[in-house]
Amino acid sequence: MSDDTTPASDIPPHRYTAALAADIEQRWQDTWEDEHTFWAPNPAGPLADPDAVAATGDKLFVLDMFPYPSGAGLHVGHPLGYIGTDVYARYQRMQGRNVLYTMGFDAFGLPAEQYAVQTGQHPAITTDANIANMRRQLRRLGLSHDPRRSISTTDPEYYRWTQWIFTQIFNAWYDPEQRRARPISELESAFANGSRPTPDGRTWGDMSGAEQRRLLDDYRLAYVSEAPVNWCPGLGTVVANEEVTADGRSDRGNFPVFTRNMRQWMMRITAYADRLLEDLDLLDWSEAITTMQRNWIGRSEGARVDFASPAGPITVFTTRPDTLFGATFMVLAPEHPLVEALTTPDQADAVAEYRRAAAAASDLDRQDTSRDKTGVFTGSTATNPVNGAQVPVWIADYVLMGYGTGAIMAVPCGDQRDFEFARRFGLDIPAIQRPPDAWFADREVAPSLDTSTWPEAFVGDAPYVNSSNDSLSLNDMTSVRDGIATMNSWLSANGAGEATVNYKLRDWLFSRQRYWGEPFPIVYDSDSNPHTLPDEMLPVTLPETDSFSPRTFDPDDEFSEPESPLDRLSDWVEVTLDLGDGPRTYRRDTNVMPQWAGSCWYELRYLDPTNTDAFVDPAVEHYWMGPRTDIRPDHPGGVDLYVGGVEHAVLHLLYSRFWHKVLFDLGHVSSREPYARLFNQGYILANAFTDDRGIYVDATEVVEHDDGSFTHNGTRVTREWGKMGKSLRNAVSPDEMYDAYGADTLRLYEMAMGPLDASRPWETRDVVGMFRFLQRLWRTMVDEDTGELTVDDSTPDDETARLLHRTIDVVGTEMAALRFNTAIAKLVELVNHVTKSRQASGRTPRTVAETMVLMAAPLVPHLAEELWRRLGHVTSVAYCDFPTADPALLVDDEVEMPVQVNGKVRARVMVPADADDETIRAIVFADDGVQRAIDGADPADLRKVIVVPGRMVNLVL
RNA sequence: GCGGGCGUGGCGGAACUGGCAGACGCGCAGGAUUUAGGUUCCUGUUCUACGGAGUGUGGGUUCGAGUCCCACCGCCCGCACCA
Repeated sequence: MSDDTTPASDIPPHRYTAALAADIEQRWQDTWEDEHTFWAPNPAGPLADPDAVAATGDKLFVLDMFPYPSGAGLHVGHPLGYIGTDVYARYQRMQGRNVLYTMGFDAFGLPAEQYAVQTGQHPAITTDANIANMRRQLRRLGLSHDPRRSISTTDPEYYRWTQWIFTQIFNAWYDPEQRRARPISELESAFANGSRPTPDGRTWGDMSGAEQRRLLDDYRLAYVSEAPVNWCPGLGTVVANEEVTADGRSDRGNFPVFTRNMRQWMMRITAYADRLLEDLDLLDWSEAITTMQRNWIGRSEGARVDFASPAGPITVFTTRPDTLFGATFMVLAPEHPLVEALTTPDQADAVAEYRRAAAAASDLDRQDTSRDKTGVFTGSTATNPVNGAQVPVWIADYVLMGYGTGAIMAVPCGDQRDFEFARRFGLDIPAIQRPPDAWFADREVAPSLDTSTWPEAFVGDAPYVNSSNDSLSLNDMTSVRDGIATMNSWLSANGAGEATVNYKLRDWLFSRQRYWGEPFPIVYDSDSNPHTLPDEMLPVTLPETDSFSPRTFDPDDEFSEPESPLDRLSDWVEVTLDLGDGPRTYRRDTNVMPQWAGSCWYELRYLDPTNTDAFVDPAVEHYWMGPRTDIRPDHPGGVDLYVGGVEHAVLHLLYSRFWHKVLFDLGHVSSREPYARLFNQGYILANAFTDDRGIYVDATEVVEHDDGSFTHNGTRVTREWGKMGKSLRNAVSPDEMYDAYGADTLRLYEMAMGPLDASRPWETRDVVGMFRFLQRLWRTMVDEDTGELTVDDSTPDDETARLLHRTIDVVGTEMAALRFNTAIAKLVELVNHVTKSRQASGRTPRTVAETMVLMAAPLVPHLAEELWRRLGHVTSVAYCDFPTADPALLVDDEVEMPVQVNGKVRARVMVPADADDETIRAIVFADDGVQRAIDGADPADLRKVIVVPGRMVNLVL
């Protein structure tokens, strides 16, 4: 690392050094704060300044993903996206736009609590300290945030509204006819006035109050249910499906997760599955993220079919009801509730043993698709509804309880998994489709309906065979689509099933048995009915306590019971309230919300952070986030640019979209989607080094040798590669960079090292390149010895003027497209040119100097402000117009054209920019170099002459 | 297995709709300043048996391919017995 702390007498006193940078940067940061430079005016509400709004152009809402304030502080990888959004926000302000740009903290949740437990400090204290440290580090970076809008999810003034939104969701139901959420009171009225029948047909008035309550509760978008949930003893809490990794462990802490039935809060996100899926088409998001959301929602069309059995109907979900005639057995998941009733005495031992083995096997083992199919016969049969056939019912672990109904009809000729299972256990495989000859040819088998010759199941369009009963025939139909449609209508006509849509997405488990989260705005009456608290009783503040640690268990103790820290606070739990029928005793809900709750709507609070009457003023929301139908007719509204990592592809982005849609349905926001455009930034990676024990050593202490080997304290270490962070001991803190070079250099380096969406390796030794560039830029207008300004009012020479305007043209385009790396490259070229061209006179034309400062301002705002001030301006550079290129200077009078001979460049000629084909040919053939390259051949003898005006000429011999 | 992305100097990376491959930066080499080191500045820097060759490999389309098409190899990401 460069070391500028050495007091060297030969460094000119006014050189742009780290010390000077620190002075400039901190001065301007103070000025911005004192002068409210980055306050963005609102059209209404507490931050209203309508005149200022009217004075600006288009609005623009630029958002970074909500950070968690880590106790470890920032490393240089964290601010990559923040710098990108800051440069963009600053560029757009210089285009005259009213830019909303701020930063808050997602401070509730497990990591904050775990950190508190480790340090023994109350999470409120550590969280505040962490936020303060992060604010300091971010401020030092010079981000142009509106400080008034910074919020933390842990502020009671913030989570008051998180709780309020919960009450909105609780007091709403989803109307499938209108495809939207509606207040639960409207459902109650509909039941009461008979316009909507109750499920069991009784009139509303005939139901007891408790029954009415329970019925309504069944419709709420937030509801309590006794259902299988993911219990994580190691964390002492339940977690959501989205927080469980593919190998059945917790996303946080990597503890085993067990499926258990428990009473928990759920959010009915499944009601929104179709809209969450459809509206992805309206979003300017990467294909990768929308695909992940589509996969997670996992919509598939098919049918539910009932098979009668001794234990009652077994319902299966199938995407291929057309193959029902080929269903020769059934398979249930080992955990299926009907297994016990279906198992005959002589199969009891085998079934019990299989279920025990399946339960013991890890999810990872069960997901290994390469192993052979296993399973056990229950001893019972079920009735295939299309032909009355008695089909054996098996259990096997290739059927998952968590998908569909946990039971399948097996069609061995048409499904590869069922095919393998049937082969393994010697079950019948009747053909119900006649595969095309080509299918057999590809598999080098003679066409036959005898499936014993088939190497695998057939999937696709082909004529049906053996597929008829008295009232239905699919035989001779040739398309699966027709087959499905015909079968579906037969199924519903005969009461055997119906067409349906299945989703992989399931309702969102919303409660956590932890301390550090938003308390539920819910109390229970003496009959254990939940009641939401009225608005005036919010927030329900998190009670003070020293025992904030959750009760955790042996991570493998599946049968432990969750115990929320709030359960212990009986003074808080028991409460006397008047909820409209006189003071009564209630019990508070002792769960807290998951970390995702606070980040589900924070972007809305940024809009109107101090509003005490509403979570956001509707006019303010409409201004910043309303649909931009001027851009496209079906624009969904939302944040104009949202920048963050891919790790939130399903969790945060799905939950947040869901809440936003509920708020939209209930009329609280005008935007259908929270984030119109999403940009995924890459990560900063760094070398990490392990010793021969495999332990990571401090990367800053590792020495590289000429032969490419690395040592740490003299012993050889191995180079690895990974995300920058504490665990790999390869983190570089921004503070180190501020000390060595200053914030502007750090900003510039991070933007210059590659495209924003690419992950790239951090190289501390490369940072100096951008530092030198800023020194050169400084030197083009400040004398290093005297500090005096070295600009004059001369006119730039033609070459400089043209380069200047070409640079303006490209830099503007690149910044607008978030391609800061190429914008920087162009600026470097310009500064290098100016550095050379001014050496003779020692002066830089003022117009050139000012234009360079304006172009650099979004990237290196402190240095730009300083130079702008020294150039004699008294207002901030932040709201100056970004330079525009003079079109006349973008076209040259003469251009150099390469002349290729057979595709290889052999010569170059200068031609007038507007020369036509004939002129160019004449110039080309008159050129000595060309003559030599074509060996004096007669132009008329050439096979071909291709002239692309302004580009190149190709001569084909 | 399915889906998506990516392979360019010693390194990070440029190259718009097919049209001068290697912009810009690091590193390296030489030079200037300096007692010296460091800093800063200047010049050069894809390889080369100096004919040429060259964007993971092999083929194709084209006057012309890093860019388009086909096959393969390698790496990364997501999903994964989803019925």
